[in-house]
Amino acid sequence: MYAFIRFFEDDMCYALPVSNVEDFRPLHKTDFDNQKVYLVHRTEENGSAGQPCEAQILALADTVEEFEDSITQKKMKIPKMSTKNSGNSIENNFGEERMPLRHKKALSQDHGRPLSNSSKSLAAVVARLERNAASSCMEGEEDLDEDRLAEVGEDADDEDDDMETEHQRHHHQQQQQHLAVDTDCVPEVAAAVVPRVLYEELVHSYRQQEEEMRRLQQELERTRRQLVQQAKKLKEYGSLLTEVKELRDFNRRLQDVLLMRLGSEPMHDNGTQTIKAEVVEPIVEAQETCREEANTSSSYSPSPRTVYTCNDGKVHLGGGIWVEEEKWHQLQRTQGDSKFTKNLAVMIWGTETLKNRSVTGVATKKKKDALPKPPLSPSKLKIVRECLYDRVSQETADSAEITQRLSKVNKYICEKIMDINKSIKNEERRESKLLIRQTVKMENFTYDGI
DNA sequence: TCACCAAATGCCTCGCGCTG
DNA sequence: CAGCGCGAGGCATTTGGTGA
Repeated sequence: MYAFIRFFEDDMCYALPVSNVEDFRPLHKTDFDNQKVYLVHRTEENGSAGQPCEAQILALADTVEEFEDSITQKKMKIPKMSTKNSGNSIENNFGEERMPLRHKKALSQDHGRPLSNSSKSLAAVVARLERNAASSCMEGEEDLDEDRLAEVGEDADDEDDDMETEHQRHHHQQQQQHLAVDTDCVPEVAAAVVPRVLYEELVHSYRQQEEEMRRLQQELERTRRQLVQQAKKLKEYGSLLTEVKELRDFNRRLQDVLLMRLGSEPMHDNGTQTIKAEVVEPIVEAQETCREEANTSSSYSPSPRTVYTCNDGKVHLGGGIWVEEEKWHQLQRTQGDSKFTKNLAVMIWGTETLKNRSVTGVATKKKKDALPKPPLSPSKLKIVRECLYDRVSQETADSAEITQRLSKVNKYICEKIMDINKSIKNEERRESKLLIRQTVKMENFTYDGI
């Protein structure tokens, strides 16, 4: 007769001959107390040699195969042991019920011989594995039921995500480790040894892990997108900062210009002192210098003006506007505010831009339903005014005259725009006239030919 | 061809007087 | 005193003409 025994010391289950149990002579299969603590020898080696261990008898049978039948038919129930009997709090779990399958395999190979170390370690591995699997939600007396196994996963799903993730990760890691040990112990029988229930559970866990992986990947992707957006915002913020800095600079300069017009001292140091220095510069001398420079174009170098930065053959007028140095020098030599303003406008915007723009963006009142043309950039207009101011202030210190001359900037630019459009219209007229002439010639030729 | 000027048009702002 | 109407002046735009 064989007894299905669970050892308290390591919570391992074995199918052993009843002769291994001390003072135990059962008459029939129910002749045992599952709440009683028996002393059982783990092996038959050397008879009953070795120290007996405290154990619980779960079942009796004539053959080991009967244990397997009991388990597969879900007949065997494993009672919960009270601490008073064993001194340890022992909870039953699936592992205990599945043990016979392992032992059955091992025993069937050895046919009743003492369990080998490898099969023992295999059993230990599976026991640990299944304890982990069941510990999350299983307690007390439970039948071995595959439906219940499925509930393990479902119950776990109901739990908090983080807890679930952590638990599953831990669980899976342990399972993987145990599997590795399992394979190392009995490499040739590893595949055959893994029970179907365990296999399904592992598959289930694997799928859960895959699900978790997908979730983490999605989260990673989301985080990456957020990072990209943050980077974009940072970039925009940087450009805005630059713009604000420029605007501040413009504002300072404008304030100083206005204050100078009112006859006050400029408040700011940067750039404005230069403007003031230019104001007091002798006009005749400046003109003579220009003339001299024009005559000796090869060695032409304009008097340095700190308000305009020269770099790489270009002159910075402010506000990020750069013009070619040579053109700028030519512009300095032009006579009259009107020409100066118009040429400067062409340098800054170009004729292509100017022909489709108006100074302020106001539609003409002469034509009804006239569509307004887009205005010129106010900041660039301001630069034009400042350039003209620099020029005018070299010629006169009379603030009234300066104001009066500066007030014509819009008018000059407007005129330039009209002149450009006039030229385009004239060109179109000439082309159409030419076309008409050619057509007439062709017609005459045709008639003459006929 | 281009710079410059004059005239015309229509909208907007401001000042002034009137009224309740 | 607030609200309203009216006229003057300014401004932007367009067109047409003139002269270098």
